[in-house]
Amino acid sequence: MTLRIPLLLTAEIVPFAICTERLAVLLVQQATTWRLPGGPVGGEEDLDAAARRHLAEQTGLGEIYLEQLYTFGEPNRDSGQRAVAVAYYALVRAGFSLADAVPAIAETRWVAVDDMPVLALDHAAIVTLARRRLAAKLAYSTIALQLMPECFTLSQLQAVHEIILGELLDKRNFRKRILALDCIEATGEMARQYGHRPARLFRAKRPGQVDFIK
Amino acid sequence: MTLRIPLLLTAEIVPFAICTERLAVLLVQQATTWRLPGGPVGGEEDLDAAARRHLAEQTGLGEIYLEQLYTFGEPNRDSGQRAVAVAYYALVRAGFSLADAVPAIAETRWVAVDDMPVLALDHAAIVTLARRRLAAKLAYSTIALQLMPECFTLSQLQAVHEIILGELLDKRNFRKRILALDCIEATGEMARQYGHRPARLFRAKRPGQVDFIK
DNA sequence: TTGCAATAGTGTAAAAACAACACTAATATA
DNA sequence: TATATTAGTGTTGTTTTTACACTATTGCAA
Repeated sequence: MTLRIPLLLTAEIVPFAICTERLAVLLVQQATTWRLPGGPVGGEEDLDAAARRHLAEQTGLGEIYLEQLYTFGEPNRDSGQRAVAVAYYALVRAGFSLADAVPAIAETRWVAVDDMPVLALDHAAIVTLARRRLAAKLAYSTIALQLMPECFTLSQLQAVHEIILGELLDKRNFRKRILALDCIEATGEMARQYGHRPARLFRAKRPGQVDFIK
Repeated sequence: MTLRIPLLLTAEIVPFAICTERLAVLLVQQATTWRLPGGPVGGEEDLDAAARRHLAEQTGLGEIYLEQLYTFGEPNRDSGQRAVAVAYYALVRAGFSLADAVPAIAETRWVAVDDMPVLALDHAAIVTLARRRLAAKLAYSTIALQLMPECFTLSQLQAVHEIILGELLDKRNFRKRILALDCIEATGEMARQYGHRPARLFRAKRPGQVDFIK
Protein backbone atom coordinates (compact mmCIF):
# COMPACT_ATOMS: atom_id res chain seq x y z
CA MET A 1 0.00 0.00 0.00
CA THR A 2 2.85 2.36 0.54
CA LEU A 3 4.69 1.50 -2.65
CA ARG A 4 5.74 4.60 -4.50
CA ILE A 5 5.68 4.01 -8.19
CA PRO A 6 7.90 6.14 -10.40
CA LEU A 7 5.65 8.20 -12.56
CA LEU A 8 5.26 11.59 -14.02
CA LEU A 9 2.17 13.38 -12.78
CA THR A 10 1.24 16.42 -14.82
CA ALA A 11 -1.52 18.98 -14.96
CA GLU A 12 -2.64 19.93 -18.48
CA ILE A 13 -4.95 22.82 -19.19
CA VAL A 14 -7.29 23.55 -22.09
CA PRO A 15 -7.57 27.37 -22.05
CA PHE A 16 -10.67 28.39 -23.96
CA ALA A 17 -11.57 31.84 -25.24
CA ILE A 18 -13.68 33.30 -27.98
CA CYS A 19 -11.35 34.72 -30.62
CA THR A 20 -12.59 36.35 -33.77
CA GLU A 21 -16.01 34.74 -33.50
CA ARG A 22 -14.65 31.26 -32.90
CA LEU A 23 -13.99 29.04 -29.93
CA ALA A 24 -10.22 28.88 -29.58
CA VAL A 25 -7.66 27.09 -27.43
CA LEU A 26 -4.33 28.55 -26.39
CA LEU A 27 -1.57 26.19 -27.49
CA VAL A 28 2.10 26.17 -26.61
CA GLN A 29 4.81 25.33 -29.09
CA GLN A 30 7.44 22.85 -28.01
CA ALA A 31 10.17 22.24 -30.56
CA THR A 32 8.15 21.58 -33.70
CA THR A 33 4.95 20.35 -32.11
CA TRP A 34 2.04 22.01 -30.41
CA ARG A 35 0.72 20.98 -27.04
CA LEU A 36 -1.53 22.17 -24.27
CA PRO A 37 -0.01 24.30 -21.53
CA GLY A 38 0.83 22.23 -18.49
CA GLY A 39 3.57 20.29 -16.81
CA PRO A 40 4.62 18.35 -13.75
CA VAL A 41 2.89 18.70 -10.42
CA GLY A 42 5.34 19.75 -7.72
CA GLY A 43 6.10 17.47 -4.82
CA GLU A 44 4.18 19.61 -2.35
CA GLU A 45 1.85 21.29 -4.78
CA ASP A 46 -1.90 21.05 -5.04
CA LEU A 47 -3.21 19.84 -8.39
CA ASP A 48 -5.20 22.99 -9.06
CA ALA A 49 -2.22 25.11 -8.03
CA ALA A 50 0.02 23.25 -10.42
CA ALA A 51 -2.43 23.87 -13.23
CA ARG A 52 -2.60 27.58 -12.45
CA ARG A 53 1.18 27.84 -12.13
CA HIS A 54 1.96 26.20 -15.45
CA LEU A 55 -0.73 28.20 -17.17
CA ALA A 56 0.69 31.44 -15.80
CA GLU A 57 4.30 30.53 -16.52
CA GLN A 58 3.73 29.31 -20.03
CA THR A 59 1.06 31.69 -21.22
CA GLY A 60 0.85 34.59 -18.81
CA LEU A 61 -2.78 33.80 -18.02
CA GLY A 62 -3.82 34.19 -14.40
CA GLU A 63 -6.93 34.72 -12.31
CA ILE A 64 -9.21 32.76 -14.53
CA TYR A 65 -11.90 30.15 -14.18
CA LEU A 66 -10.43 26.66 -13.89
CA GLU A 67 -12.17 23.33 -13.53
CA GLN A 68 -10.89 19.79 -13.34
CA LEU A 69 -11.96 17.78 -16.37
CA TYR A 70 -10.67 14.22 -16.26
CA THR A 71 -7.56 12.26 -15.43
CA PHE A 72 -5.83 10.45 -18.26
CA GLY A 73 -3.57 7.60 -17.26
CA GLU A 74 -3.30 5.03 -20.01
CA PRO A 75 0.07 3.34 -19.57
CA ASN A 76 1.09 4.17 -23.13
CA ARG A 77 -0.19 7.69 -23.44
CA ASP A 78 3.37 9.01 -23.31
CA SER A 79 5.70 6.72 -25.20
CA GLY A 80 8.26 5.20 -22.91
CA GLN A 81 7.47 6.80 -19.58
CA ARG A 82 4.51 6.40 -17.32
CA ALA A 83 2.73 9.71 -17.30
CA VAL A 84 -0.59 10.53 -15.70
CA ALA A 85 -2.26 13.81 -16.63
CA VAL A 86 -4.89 15.57 -14.59
CA ALA A 87 -6.65 17.63 -17.25
CA TYR A 88 -8.33 20.97 -16.61
CA TYR A 89 -10.10 23.46 -18.72
CA ALA A 90 -9.94 27.19 -18.23
CA LEU A 91 -12.12 30.02 -19.48
CA VAL A 92 -10.51 33.28 -20.53
CA ARG A 93 -12.64 36.40 -20.71
CA ALA A 94 -12.90 38.13 -24.06
CA GLY A 95 -10.85 41.27 -23.94
CA PHE A 96 -8.20 39.52 -21.86
CA SER A 97 -4.73 40.65 -22.58
CA LEU A 98 -1.82 38.30 -22.50
CA ALA A 99 0.42 41.32 -22.59
CA ASP A 100 -0.94 42.57 -19.28
CA ALA A 101 0.17 39.40 -17.61
CA VAL A 102 3.54 37.92 -16.84
CA PRO A 103 5.43 37.37 -20.05
CA ALA A 104 5.04 33.83 -21.24
CA ILE A 105 8.08 31.61 -21.32
CA ALA A 106 6.87 29.71 -24.36
CA GLU A 107 5.64 30.46 -27.83
CA THR A 108 1.87 30.46 -27.68
CA ARG A 109 -0.99 30.80 -30.12
CA TRP A 110 -4.76 30.86 -29.98
CA VAL A 111 -6.09 28.28 -32.41
CA ALA A 112 -9.73 27.69 -33.28
CA VAL A 113 -10.94 24.32 -32.02
CA ASP A 114 -12.02 23.42 -35.52
CA ASP A 115 -8.54 24.05 -36.89
CA MET A 116 -6.41 22.21 -34.38
CA PRO A 117 -3.03 21.09 -35.60
CA VAL A 118 -1.65 17.71 -34.59
CA LEU A 119 -1.05 17.90 -30.85
CA ALA A 120 1.39 16.11 -28.57
CA LEU A 121 0.37 12.87 -26.88
CA ASP A 122 -3.37 12.57 -26.30
CA HIS A 123 -3.92 16.31 -26.08
CA ALA A 124 -6.35 16.25 -28.99
CA ALA A 125 -8.59 13.90 -27.00
CA ILE A 126 -8.36 16.20 -24.01
CA VAL A 127 -9.48 19.16 -26.10
CA THR A 128 -12.38 17.18 -27.51
CA LEU A 129 -13.58 16.16 -24.08
CA ALA A 130 -13.20 19.68 -22.71
CA ARG A 131 -15.21 21.06 -25.57
CA ARG A 132 -18.03 18.60 -25.00
CA ARG A 133 -18.09 19.43 -21.30
CA LEU A 134 -18.16 23.15 -21.95
CA ALA A 135 -21.03 22.85 -24.41
CA ALA A 136 -22.96 20.63 -22.00
CA LYS A 137 -22.48 23.04 -19.13
CA LEU A 138 -24.03 25.90 -21.09
CA ALA A 139 -27.34 24.12 -20.70
CA TYR A 140 -27.33 23.85 -16.93
CA SER A 141 -25.06 26.56 -15.57
CA THR A 142 -24.06 30.18 -15.98
CA ILE A 143 -20.57 29.17 -17.05
CA ALA A 144 -20.66 31.24 -20.23
CA LEU A 145 -20.33 34.38 -18.10
CA GLN A 146 -16.74 33.32 -17.37
CA LEU A 147 -15.94 33.96 -21.01
CA MET A 148 -17.32 37.52 -20.93
CA PRO A 149 -15.54 40.74 -20.07
CA GLU A 150 -16.77 42.69 -17.08
CA CYS A 151 -19.33 44.52 -19.19
CA PHE A 152 -21.00 43.06 -22.21
CA THR A 153 -24.13 43.30 -24.28
CA LEU A 154 -26.78 40.63 -24.56
CA SER A 155 -25.92 40.21 -28.22
CA GLN A 156 -22.34 39.45 -27.29
CA LEU A 157 -23.44 36.88 -24.73
CA GLN A 158 -25.74 35.30 -27.26
CA ALA A 159 -22.91 35.12 -29.78
CA VAL A 160 -20.76 33.25 -27.25
CA HIS A 161 -23.51 30.69 -26.73
CA GLU A 162 -24.01 30.32 -30.46
CA ILE A 163 -20.33 29.84 -31.11
CA ILE A 164 -19.94 27.14 -28.48
CA LEU A 165 -23.13 25.32 -29.39
CA GLY A 166 -22.56 25.69 -33.11
CA GLU A 167 -26.13 26.79 -33.75
CA LEU A 168 -28.08 30.01 -33.98
CA LEU A 169 -30.45 31.00 -31.19
CA ASP A 170 -33.59 33.08 -31.23
CA LYS A 171 -32.84 36.54 -29.94
CA ARG A 172 -36.04 37.11 -27.98
CA ASN A 173 -36.11 33.68 -26.42
CA PHE A 174 -32.45 33.91 -25.48
CA ARG A 175 -32.91 37.25 -23.73
CA LYS A 176 -35.99 36.09 -21.89
CA ARG A 177 -34.19 32.99 -20.66
CA ILE A 178 -30.99 34.73 -19.55
CA LEU A 179 -32.76 37.57 -17.78
CA ALA A 180 -35.02 35.08 -15.98
CA LEU A 181 -31.92 33.46 -14.50
CA ASP A 182 -31.24 36.61 -12.56
CA CYS A 183 -27.50 36.21 -13.08
CA ILE A 184 -26.77 39.51 -14.82
CA GLU A 185 -27.82 43.13 -14.34
CA ALA A 186 -27.74 46.25 -16.47
CA THR A 187 -24.90 48.62 -15.66
CA GLY A 188 -26.84 51.60 -16.93
CA GLU A 189 -24.11 52.31 -19.47
CA MET A 190 -24.41 51.85 -23.19
CA ALA A 191 -21.93 50.21 -25.53
CA ARG A 192 -20.58 52.88 -27.87
CA GLN A 193 -20.56 50.98 -31.09
CA TYR A 194 -20.86 52.77 -34.41
CA GLY A 195 -23.23 52.68 -37.29
CA HIS A 196 -26.19 51.46 -35.32
CA ARG A 197 -28.25 51.77 -32.17
CA PRO A 198 -26.19 51.47 -28.98
CA ALA A 199 -26.73 48.42 -26.79
CA ARG A 200 -27.24 48.28 -23.06
CA LEU A 201 -24.31 46.94 -21.09
CA PHE A 202 -24.69 44.21 -18.50
CA ARG A 203 -22.45 42.68 -15.88
CA ALA A 204 -22.54 39.41 -13.93
CA LYS A 205 -24.25 39.69 -10.56
CA ARG A 206 -21.84 37.19 -9.03
CA PRO A 207 -18.82 37.47 -11.30
CA GLY A 208 -16.63 34.77 -9.84
CA GLN A 209 -19.40 32.27 -9.37
CA VAL A 210 -20.88 29.65 -11.67
CA ASP A 211 -24.46 28.84 -10.72
CA PHE A 212 -26.37 25.73 -11.63
CA ILE A 213 -29.72 26.43 -13.18
CA LYS A 214 -33.07 24.69 -13.45
CA MET B 1 9.49 18.28 -17.68
CA THR B 2 10.71 14.75 -17.25
CA LEU B 3 11.17 14.98 -13.50
CA ARG B 4 9.64 12.01 -11.77
CA ILE B 5 8.30 12.97 -8.41
CA PRO B 6 7.91 10.31 -5.77
CA LEU B 7 4.28 9.92 -5.06
CA LEU B 8 1.65 7.37 -4.33
CA LEU B 9 -1.03 7.21 -6.99
CA THR B 10 -4.12 5.33 -5.96
CA ALA B 11 -7.52 4.51 -7.34
CA GLU B 12 -10.35 4.69 -4.82
CA ILE B 13 -13.84 3.45 -5.54
CA VAL B 14 -17.21 4.34 -4.06
CA PRO B 15 -19.32 1.21 -4.67
CA PHE B 16 -22.99 2.10 -4.44
CA ALA B 17 -25.93 -0.22 -4.11
CA ILE B 18 -29.44 -0.09 -2.76
CA CYS B 19 -29.55 -2.12 0.46
CA THR B 20 -32.68 -2.49 2.51
CA GLU B 21 -34.32 0.57 0.98
CA ARG B 22 -31.30 2.80 1.44
CA LEU B 23 -28.39 3.97 -0.67
CA ALA B 24 -25.33 2.20 0.70
CA VAL B 25 -21.60 2.18 0.11
CA LEU B 26 -19.38 -0.85 0.47
CA LEU B 27 -16.59 -0.07 2.94
CA VAL B 28 -13.45 -1.98 3.77
CA GLN B 29 -12.06 -2.29 7.25
CA GLN B 30 -8.39 -1.62 7.73
CA ALA B 31 -7.15 -2.13 11.26
CA THR B 32 -9.68 -0.15 13.26
CA THR B 33 -10.80 2.30 10.59
CA TRP B 34 -13.07 2.10 7.62
CA ARG B 35 -12.07 3.20 4.16
CA LEU B 36 -13.16 2.96 0.55
CA PRO B 37 -11.89 0.04 -1.47
CA GLY B 38 -8.91 1.01 -3.56
CA GLY B 39 -5.16 1.07 -3.64
CA PRO B 40 -2.07 1.86 -5.68
CA VAL B 41 -2.09 2.00 -9.44
CA GLY B 42 0.38 -0.45 -10.92
CA GLY B 43 3.36 0.76 -12.90
CA GLU B 44 1.93 -0.41 -16.20
CA GLU B 45 -1.70 -0.41 -15.24
CA ASP B 46 -4.52 1.68 -16.63
CA LEU B 47 -6.36 3.76 -14.03
CA ASP B 48 -9.71 2.13 -14.70
CA ALA B 49 -8.07 -1.29 -14.57
CA ALA B 50 -6.50 -0.50 -11.22
CA ALA B 51 -9.89 0.54 -9.87
CA ARG B 52 -11.51 -2.67 -11.07
CA ARG B 53 -8.68 -4.80 -9.76
CA HIS B 54 -8.72 -3.37 -6.25
CA LEU B 55 -12.47 -3.54 -6.12
CA ALA B 56 -12.42 -7.21 -7.11
CA GLU B 57 -9.57 -8.11 -4.79
CA GLN B 58 -10.92 -6.34 -1.76
CA THR B 59 -14.63 -6.91 -2.15
CA GLY B 60 -15.19 -9.61 -4.75
CA LEU B 61 -17.18 -7.23 -6.94
CA GLY B 62 -16.56 -7.50 -10.66
CA GLU B 63 -18.27 -6.69 -13.94
CA ILE B 64 -19.99 -3.60 -12.71
CA TYR B 65 -20.53 -0.07 -13.89
CA LEU B 66 -17.56 2.16 -13.10
CA GLU B 67 -17.05 5.84 -13.80
CA GLN B 68 -14.25 8.23 -12.99
CA LEU B 69 -15.35 10.89 -10.54
CA TYR B 70 -12.57 13.29 -9.62
CA THR B 71 -8.90 13.33 -8.75
CA PHE B 72 -7.94 14.38 -5.26
CA GLY B 73 -4.41 15.62 -4.82
CA GLU B 74 -4.11 18.01 -1.92
CA PRO B 75 -0.54 17.74 -0.63
CA ASN B 76 -1.75 16.96 2.88
CA ARG B 77 -4.60 14.61 2.16
CA ASP B 78 -2.52 11.70 3.44
CA SER B 79 -0.46 12.75 6.40
CA GLY B 80 3.21 12.47 5.66
CA GLN B 81 3.29 11.06 2.17
CA ARG B 82 2.23 12.61 -1.07
CA ALA B 83 -0.76 10.65 -2.27
CA VAL B 84 -2.96 11.39 -5.25
CA ALA B 85 -6.22 9.53 -5.55
CA VAL B 86 -8.19 9.05 -8.73
CA ALA B 87 -11.67 8.49 -7.39
CA TYR B 88 -14.32 6.38 -9.09
CA TYR B 89 -17.82 5.38 -8.28
CA ALA B 90 -19.34 2.04 -9.09
CA LEU B 91 -22.93 0.83 -9.25
CA VAL B 92 -23.82 -2.62 -8.01
CA ARG B 93 -27.05 -4.22 -9.14
CA ALA B 94 -29.57 -5.12 -6.50
CA GLY B 95 -29.55 -8.86 -6.05
CA PHE B 96 -25.78 -8.96 -6.57
CA SER B 97 -24.06 -11.54 -4.52
CA LEU B 98 -20.65 -10.99 -3.06
CA ALA B 99 -20.52 -14.70 -2.37
CA ASP B 100 -20.75 -15.49 -6.09
CA ALA B 101 -17.63 -13.51 -6.72
CA VAL B 102 -14.02 -14.03 -5.79
CA PRO B 103 -13.66 -14.12 -2.03
CA ALA B 104 -12.73 -10.73 -0.68
CA ILE B 105 -9.37 -10.32 1.01
CA ALA B 106 -10.66 -7.71 3.40
CA GLU B 107 -13.46 -7.28 5.88
CA THR B 108 -16.24 -5.41 4.09
CA ARG B 109 -19.60 -3.99 4.98
CA TRP B 110 -22.40 -2.18 3.22
CA VAL B 111 -23.16 1.02 5.10
CA ALA B 112 -25.98 3.45 4.35
CA VAL B 113 -24.65 6.78 3.10
CA ASP B 114 -26.53 8.56 5.85
CA ASP B 115 -24.82 6.47 8.52
CA MET B 116 -21.23 6.65 7.44
CA PRO B 117 -18.67 6.09 10.14
CA VAL B 118 -15.51 8.16 10.24
CA LEU B 119 -13.53 7.23 7.15
CA ALA B 120 -9.82 7.24 6.40
CA LEU B 121 -8.24 10.32 4.84
CA ASP B 122 -10.65 12.35 2.72
CA HIS B 123 -12.84 9.40 1.83
CA ALA B 124 -15.88 11.03 3.36
CA ALA B 125 -15.54 13.91 0.90
CA ILE B 126 -15.20 11.43 -1.95
CA VAL B 127 -18.43 9.71 -0.92
CA THR B 128 -20.23 13.03 -0.70
CA LEU B 129 -19.12 14.06 -4.17
CA ALA B 130 -19.99 10.67 -5.63
CA ARG B 131 -23.43 10.84 -4.12
CA ARG B 132 -24.07 14.27 -5.60
CA ARG B 133 -22.91 13.11 -9.01
CA LEU B 134 -25.10 10.04 -8.91
CA ALA B 135 -28.17 12.06 -7.95
CA ALA B 136 -27.46 14.61 -10.69
CA LYS B 137 -27.06 11.91 -13.31
CA LEU B 138 -30.49 10.50 -12.58
CA ALA B 139 -31.92 13.61 -14.18
CA TYR B 140 -30.15 13.33 -17.49
CA SER B 141 -29.20 9.70 -18.03
CA THR B 142 -30.44 6.15 -17.66
CA ILE B 143 -27.78 5.41 -15.05
CA ALA B 144 -30.28 4.12 -12.49
CA LEU B 145 -30.67 0.98 -14.60
CA GLN B 146 -27.14 0.02 -13.56
CA LEU B 147 -28.44 -0.45 -10.04
CA MET B 148 -31.22 -2.81 -11.12
CA PRO B 149 -31.12 -6.58 -11.50
CA GLU B 150 -31.75 -8.07 -14.93
CA CYS B 151 -35.50 -8.07 -14.38
CA PHE B 152 -37.33 -5.59 -12.26
CA THR B 153 -40.69 -3.95 -11.81
CA LEU B 154 -41.45 -0.30 -12.42
CA SER B 155 -42.19 0.13 -8.73
CA GLN B 156 -38.72 -1.12 -7.89
CA LEU B 157 -37.14 1.27 -10.37
CA GLN B 158 -39.17 4.12 -8.94
CA ALA B 159 -38.07 3.20 -5.43
CA VAL B 160 -34.42 3.39 -6.52
CA HIS B 161 -34.96 6.88 -7.88
CA GLU B 162 -36.76 7.95 -4.75
CA ILE B 163 -34.04 6.62 -2.48
CA ILE B 164 -31.27 8.38 -4.35
CA LEU B 165 -33.14 11.64 -4.73
CA GLY B 166 -34.53 11.53 -1.22
CA GLU B 167 -38.02 12.46 -2.35
CA LEU B 168 -41.19 10.70 -3.37
CA LEU B 169 -42.24 10.67 -7.02
CA ASP B 170 -45.66 10.45 -8.60
CA LYS B 171 -46.27 6.92 -9.83
CA ARG B 172 -48.11 7.75 -13.03
CA ASN B 173 -45.77 10.51 -14.07
CA PHE B 174 -42.73 8.37 -13.33
CA ARG B 175 -44.00 5.51 -15.47
CA LYS B 176 -44.92 7.78 -18.33
CA ARG B 177 -41.48 9.39 -18.28
CA ILE B 178 -39.47 6.17 -18.05
CA LEU B 179 -41.45 4.37 -20.72
CA ALA B 180 -41.13 7.37 -23.03
CA LEU B 181 -37.34 7.05 -22.80
CA ASP B 182 -37.57 3.72 -24.61
CA CYS B 183 -34.79 2.29 -22.44
CA ILE B 184 -36.67 -0.67 -20.96
CA GLU B 185 -39.04 -3.32 -22.27
CA ALA B 186 -41.47 -5.76 -20.71
CA THR B 187 -40.19 -9.31 -20.45
CA GLY B 188 -43.70 -10.73 -20.51
CA GLU B 189 -43.11 -12.34 -17.12
CA MET B 190 -44.70 -11.28 -13.88
CA ALA B 191 -43.06 -10.81 -10.52
CA ARG B 192 -44.38 -13.46 -8.15
CA GLN B 193 -44.84 -11.36 -5.08
CA TYR B 194 -47.38 -12.32 -2.48
CA GLY B 195 -50.34 -10.69 -0.91
CA HIS B 196 -51.10 -8.39 -3.79
CA ARG B 197 -51.44 -8.08 -7.52
CA PRO B 198 -48.37 -9.29 -9.46
CA ALA B 199 -46.31 -6.70 -11.32
CA ARG B 200 -45.00 -6.84 -14.85
CA LEU B 201 -41.26 -7.41 -15.14
CA PHE B 202 -39.07 -5.23 -17.31
CA ARG B 203 -35.47 -5.39 -18.49
CA ALA B 204 -33.07 -2.79 -19.87
CA LYS B 205 -33.03 -2.63 -23.66
CA ARG B 206 -29.30 -1.89 -23.69
CA PRO B 207 -28.17 -3.32 -20.36
CA GLY B 208 -24.53 -2.28 -20.39
CA GLN B 209 -25.14 1.17 -21.73
CA VAL B 210 -25.93 4.45 -20.03
CA ASP B 211 -27.78 6.80 -22.36
CA PHE B 212 -28.06 10.53 -22.03
CA ILE B 213 -31.59 11.78 -22.20
CA LYS B 214 -33.38 15.00 -23.19
C1' DT C 1 -66.13 -17.96 0.72
C1' DT C 2 -65.75 -13.68 1.62
C1' DG C 3 -63.63 -9.69 3.13
C1' DC C 4 -59.36 -7.25 3.84
C1' DA C 5 -54.79 -5.74 3.10
C1' DA C 6 -51.42 -4.69 -0.07
C1' DT C 7 -49.40 -3.23 -4.25
C1' DA C 8 -50.15 -2.77 -9.63
C1' DG C 9 -51.84 -0.27 -13.08
C1' DT C 10 -54.12 3.42 -15.68
C1' DG C 11 -55.88 8.87 -18.01
C1' DT C 12 -57.07 13.61 -17.94
C1' DA C 13 -56.94 18.40 -17.23
C1' DA C 14 -54.59 22.54 -15.78
C1' DA C 15 -50.28 24.96 -15.67
C1' DA C 16 -45.83 25.96 -17.09
C1' DA C 17 -42.18 26.02 -20.27
C1' DC C 18 -40.67 26.38 -24.77
C1' DA C 19 -40.66 27.64 -29.70
C1' DA C 20 -41.78 30.36 -33.50
C1' DC C 21 -42.24 34.55 -35.27
C1' DA C 22 -41.69 40.51 -37.28
C1' DC C 23 -41.58 44.86 -36.49
C1' DT C 24 -39.87 49.54 -34.44
C1' DA C 25 -35.73 52.21 -32.41
C1' DA C 26 -31.36 54.43 -32.42
C1' DT C 27 -27.22 55.39 -34.22
C1' DA C 28 -23.28 56.42 -38.12
C1' DT C 29 -22.34 57.25 -42.58
C1' DA C 30 -22.88 58.41 -47.33
C1' DT D 1 -32.04 62.98 -45.51
C1' DA D 2 -31.92 58.29 -46.89
C1' DT D 3 -29.69 53.97 -45.88
C1' DA D 4 -27.42 50.41 -43.44
C1' DT D 5 -26.81 48.17 -39.21
C1' DT D 6 -27.69 46.29 -34.92
C1' DA D 7 -30.81 46.78 -30.47
C1' DG D 8 -34.83 45.90 -28.47
C1' DT D 9 -39.47 44.16 -27.59
C1' DG D 10 -44.73 40.41 -26.96
C1' DT D 11 -47.86 37.23 -28.38
C1' DT D 12 -49.52 32.88 -29.75
C1' DG D 13 -49.51 27.97 -30.39
C1' DT D 14 -47.23 23.73 -28.97
C1' DT D 15 -45.13 20.79 -25.91
C1' DT D 16 -43.94 19.33 -21.50
C1' DT D 17 -44.81 18.89 -16.85
C1' DT D 18 -47.54 18.48 -12.94
C1' DA D 19 -51.38 17.24 -10.00
C1' DC D 20 -54.51 14.04 -8.96
C1' DA D 21 -57.99 9.03 -7.65
C1' DC D 22 -59.81 5.12 -8.77
C1' DT D 23 -60.01 -0.01 -10.34
C1' DA D 24 -57.43 -4.63 -10.60
C1' DT D 25 -55.23 -8.69 -8.83
C1' DT D 26 -53.39 -11.35 -5.59
C1' DG D 27 -52.63 -13.86 -0.62
C1' DC D 28 -54.23 -14.41 3.71
C1' DA D 29 -57.22 -14.45 7.59
C1' DA D 30 -61.56 -14.64 9.54
